[in-house]
Amino acid sequence: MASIRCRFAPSPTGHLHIGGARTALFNWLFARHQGGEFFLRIEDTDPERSQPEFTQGILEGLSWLGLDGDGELLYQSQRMALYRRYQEQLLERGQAYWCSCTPAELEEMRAAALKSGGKPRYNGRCRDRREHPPDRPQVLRFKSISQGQTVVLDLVQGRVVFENNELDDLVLVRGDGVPTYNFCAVVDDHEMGITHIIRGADHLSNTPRQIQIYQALGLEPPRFAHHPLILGEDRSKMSKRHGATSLLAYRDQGYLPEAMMNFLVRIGWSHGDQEIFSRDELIRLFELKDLASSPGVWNPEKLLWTNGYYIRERSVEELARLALPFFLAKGLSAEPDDYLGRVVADLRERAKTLAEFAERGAFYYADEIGYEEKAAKKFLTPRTAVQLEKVLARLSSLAEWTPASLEAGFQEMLAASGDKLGTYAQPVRVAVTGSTQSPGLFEVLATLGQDRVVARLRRAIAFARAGSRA
RNA sequence: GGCCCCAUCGUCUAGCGGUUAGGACGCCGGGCUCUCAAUCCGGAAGCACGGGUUCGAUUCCCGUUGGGGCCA
Repeated sequence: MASIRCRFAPSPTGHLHIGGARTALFNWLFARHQGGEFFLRIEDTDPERSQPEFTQGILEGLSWLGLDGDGELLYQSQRMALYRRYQEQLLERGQAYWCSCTPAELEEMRAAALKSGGKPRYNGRCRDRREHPPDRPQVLRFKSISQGQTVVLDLVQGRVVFENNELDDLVLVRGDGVPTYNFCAVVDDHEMGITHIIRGADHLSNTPRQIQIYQALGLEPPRFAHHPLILGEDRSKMSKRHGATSLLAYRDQGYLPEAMMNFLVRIGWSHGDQEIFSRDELIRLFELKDLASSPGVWNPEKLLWTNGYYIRERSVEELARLALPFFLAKGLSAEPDDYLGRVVADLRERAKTLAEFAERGAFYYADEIGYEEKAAKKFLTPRTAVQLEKVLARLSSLAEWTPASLEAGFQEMLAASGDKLGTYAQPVRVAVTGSTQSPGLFEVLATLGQDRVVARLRRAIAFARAGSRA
């Protein structure tokens, strides 16, 4: 059996969105699993809507996910001569014809068809026309088969039957000479030797037309697999209305590529009860037969959970490197040093995105922390000022500054007074972080270092006392 | 509107004629605990409806309803 070849063919008319990324992922996984090849093709035949920066963004997104392509990147805009050759071939075989009907005439046709209870479709008027008005632009139409049925044997959807009389003579080449999607795709997929076309179910209705074009050219159509779409929370097709749909927007929000890959693949694909898959595991396990046939809804909470899982899987060093830009973006003066490493270690099992490291960790870098209003009101009071004094006294003289020695210092202090840790922990936490929620107190103190802690305790004590006068 | 696809907890899904309908996210309760997490334990939550086929349907077939896609 010949080697499997598949492709991802985005058009650079917008960012790479998560649905497209998932299509690319399925193709890539299928190719890698089968030991086949995966190609990229940029469908940029529409010069008005295609923009090079979108191509860049798409490639950036694919490479962020780690979906490496084989062979060279193809641009449809550079293959016009090829389409013209096939166009001639269809013309010679009598499978296509020029049509000079005007938009007004087409509209009339539709209206008439509708009025007589028929379908609003092209009526084939130019099929046998010899003389074309010379001043009119002409489009090339496909002479579609009107009898019988076209059957798609889909690897996901099963056997799907289309009545040929439902299909009218579609335009292959527009008036300006630009070939249309269905035509280019067929030519390219054949020229590229594509064996399997894995794409969204939104293309299923195009498939019978494409199959007819293959047949008209005397070509064997490839195998098709139409996977279900991703829906927004309102169960309609994902669009900008549903929040971030751009893959790179998720990267920029601090999602990890391995989390994104794991999450994307689990919409519409499963392997028993398993939820977590490494990249290698996916390559080993991915099969088209395990694709679902029903659409899936985008579930941001599960993505967040998945990301948190993979954050906990990463080393502190990697996380520090990945999170640094997010600290800088918040204007925090983080640097790639040991301090950042300790900060990240403190936050690792709490942060669900890289951005959260900077959000939850801002207090590590603040020159002067702000106190949350409720927290200060409850824990920075004249009463707790007394406790903070005791802590300050104990910690000021602490010789060793590690989580363990800090805890020992506290325990000593508690043993002397008979108090419980709980009575000190929150006031101290608010004093040094500004919040009632933070990583473990001893870790926070150890990371901040003695100088910062002493300074913050002093300031908090002053603040707490001032509160009594207010 | 026409054609096509789809239908198991709120969501992602397992199931491929006989199961106490399983897992995951989220939610609720509890353990751990200096807070928040992480983690562990427990809980609520589902086969859209109606006909068939069958000894037996979540599972197979048909229809209805609902959702989605494509075309216009």
